Amino acid sequence: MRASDRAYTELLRQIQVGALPPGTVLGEVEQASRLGVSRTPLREALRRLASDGLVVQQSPRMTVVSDIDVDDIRSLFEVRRALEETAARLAARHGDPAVFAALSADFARAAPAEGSEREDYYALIARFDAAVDAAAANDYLTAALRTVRTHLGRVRRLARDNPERLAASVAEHRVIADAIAAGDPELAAHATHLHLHHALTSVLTALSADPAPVKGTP
Amino acid sequence: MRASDRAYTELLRQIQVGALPPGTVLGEVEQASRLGVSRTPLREALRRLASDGLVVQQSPRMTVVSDIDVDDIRSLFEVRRALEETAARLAARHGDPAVFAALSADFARAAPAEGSEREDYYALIARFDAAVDAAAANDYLTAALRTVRTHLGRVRRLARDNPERLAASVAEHRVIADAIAAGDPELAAHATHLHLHHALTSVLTALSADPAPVKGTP
DNA sequence: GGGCGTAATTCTGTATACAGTGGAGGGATG
DNA sequence: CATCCCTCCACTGTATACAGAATTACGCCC
Repeated sequence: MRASDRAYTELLRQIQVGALPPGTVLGEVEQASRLGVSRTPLREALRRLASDGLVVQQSPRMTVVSDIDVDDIRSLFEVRRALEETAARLAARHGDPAVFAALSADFARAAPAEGSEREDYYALIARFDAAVDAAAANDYLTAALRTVRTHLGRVRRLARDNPERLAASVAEHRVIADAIAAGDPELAAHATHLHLHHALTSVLTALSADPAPVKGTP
Repeated sequence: MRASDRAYTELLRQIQVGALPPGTVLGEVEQASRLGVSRTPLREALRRLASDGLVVQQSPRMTVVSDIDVDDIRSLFEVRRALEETAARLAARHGDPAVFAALSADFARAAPAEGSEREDYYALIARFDAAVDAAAANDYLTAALRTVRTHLGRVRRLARDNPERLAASVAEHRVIADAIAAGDPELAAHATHLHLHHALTSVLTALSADPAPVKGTP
């Protein structure tokens, strides 16, 4: 694996996990020595992160981890809705019903109430997303959704889903999978709309319950 | 201006114009010497182009200008429709009516039948897009649309609009601007849908009329 | 004559050296 | 004591040197 890829993956992970909170200044020499790579591959990693929107160049000498607030989350979900509804429509039109029927069965079996099965459930969602992308067969759409999902990783950490929300999410995904399997584009799109609406509501209530995570206050 | 920015801008322009047709192999040393920069900034430019999807790394030693065929154009317009309809809805909700009323008046004055006014008209469209982006006030949406529009530059070159299409495009844009000025989100979204449908149809007919531009046949 | 193996060349990936610029800190002056 | 200017330091941007890998060409053997 290339050093630039390692630096990108590691920085991405640390930003998503919160080890590098918003506002953190990412100096090239500092991060390069910290990650054990040279400045050249680290610069490439920083440019990729900037292209994703995870870091911003405030001045030519200050690249910082980008902030993400409640308004950003709303904006992100607006784009997400536009793209995922389109993906659901395309998947319903072109997808293989058997694949999504099987996914629906997997969702039916999923019971993410247990803590250990939470990761399994997120993996199942990732499989579902991959199946939708494959069925939509639109590289531009997949690329745009990849960026959105990258940011979503940060949101998921900010607002940890509670068990009730996870159970509801299972049911919502199952409805979407069934709609795609049935080849009903509008049903799939509207089920996606509902799912994202509930997901956003859950995130916003979780964030308003918790005090907003502050970064540098002593 | 940084050398990496110059390299990126120049390569982007040459790809969009067609000076670097799809399939062209972009060797680092060759392009670096050709553009008069070193390999380091050129590598950054190449990575940005790859992030945009304009070049692909077929193998670690072959980065080529990505191909774009009729199916790609259809896919691109699917994503474009999803994003621009959303942008139109948001602009109708949050935008300043005066701004879009003024733009509507500008479209009313525009008469791109003359060859010299073609560039002026494209500039007016760019202004309109910028106004929609500003009114939508959604950075994620703007970023996603930026990528789409980058690819659209190539399509526009492949299928040169004829005067009738340009005149129709003026009228369509004016309808969208009026809908946004009136604060009617659904009308703005549907007008955008119609506009993109006609634009895609025009592109596809133009491409089926012209034989598909072949690259390496002697 | 064809196929396989080896060697050489070339290209990428990485590290480091160098230059320029911006900022911060300290000293001097009003 | 505050403010302004000058100097120095640090950090980015760029170029180049070096190592490793892959591809290609050439030669030998079958």
